[in-house]
Amino acid sequence: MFSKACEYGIKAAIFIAINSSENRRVSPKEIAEEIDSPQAFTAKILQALVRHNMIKSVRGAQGGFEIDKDKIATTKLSQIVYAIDGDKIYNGCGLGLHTCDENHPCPVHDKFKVVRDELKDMLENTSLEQLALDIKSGVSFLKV
Amino acid sequence: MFSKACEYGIKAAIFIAINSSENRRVSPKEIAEEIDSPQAFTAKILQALVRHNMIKSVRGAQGGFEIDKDKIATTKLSQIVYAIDGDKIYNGCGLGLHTCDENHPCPVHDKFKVVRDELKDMLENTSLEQLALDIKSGVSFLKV
DNA sequence: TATAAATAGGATAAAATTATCCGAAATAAA
DNA sequence: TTTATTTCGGATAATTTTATCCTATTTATA
Repeated sequence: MFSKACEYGIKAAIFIAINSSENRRVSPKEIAEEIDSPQAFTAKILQALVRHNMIKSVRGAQGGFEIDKDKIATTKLSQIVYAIDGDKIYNGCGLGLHTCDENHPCPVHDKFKVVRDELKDMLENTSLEQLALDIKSGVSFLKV
Repeated sequence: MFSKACEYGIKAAIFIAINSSENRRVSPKEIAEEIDSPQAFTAKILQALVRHNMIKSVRGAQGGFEIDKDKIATTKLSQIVYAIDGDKIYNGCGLGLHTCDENHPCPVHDKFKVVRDELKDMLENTSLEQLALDIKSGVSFLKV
């Protein structure tokens, strides 16, 4: 469904959110350990999130990644997915047609649309904050 | 969402169904043209569908691919997807955790489950016949 | 100011997916 | 029985995705 890059990006963002809510910056090393991902690859994805203004990075000693506290509540999964995978998850045709819309639908256009709209809805209505809270309270997990 | 292989497989199966309903066998060449896919790659995917008993192939002169008429109605998209992509679309964790279930859920487990169940439902309840009829009547399209 | 600690980013490698090519095997028809 | 046709299947290649490595740059602090 999502690319590996996207999976790592989402989990990393949640972990950063958890730590920023407690005023702690985290390094790619720590992040990769906590979300069980390849460190250098994860660092690259973090760079993309920084470029898209989802998170902030601070270089140099005592540096690391953090996220503004107000952004923890307002940032939605959809934004992270978009920053990493682009909009293909929304806009691509389920069967790969170049043009696929109401006027020229692929065989599964209508049925597919229902599922995708639900996915879109889910991503647009799920904030980092919600996900971070569940991890903090031990309800959900970032690895294993 | 689906792999290219799966997209080609679904479209090829629909095209074969259309033609088999009119007692015509079709070649990989014809199929690839009609669904706008790479021919040799498509042929490989067709082989997989043959091995999984979704379609039949007849070698030699006047040979080609066909599908039993009764199978056109009973074959569901889910079977084609499973034959090509396996069950990862159903069973994989949305964030790539090795273990992700009610007892040890990833951060999006519940929300993701809703979407995936809907996808599963859609695939399990859509037959080749329905899709082929829409193509025949010009309501939907296999390429462009 | 020098040093150590961090992220940034380019180059490269590995793995998976997508795609092509070609000879072998099977089959219908001449 | 020979020939032409057609799928099968292995080898290989191209592309994309995933992953690693190394150096440059930035920054806190001693």
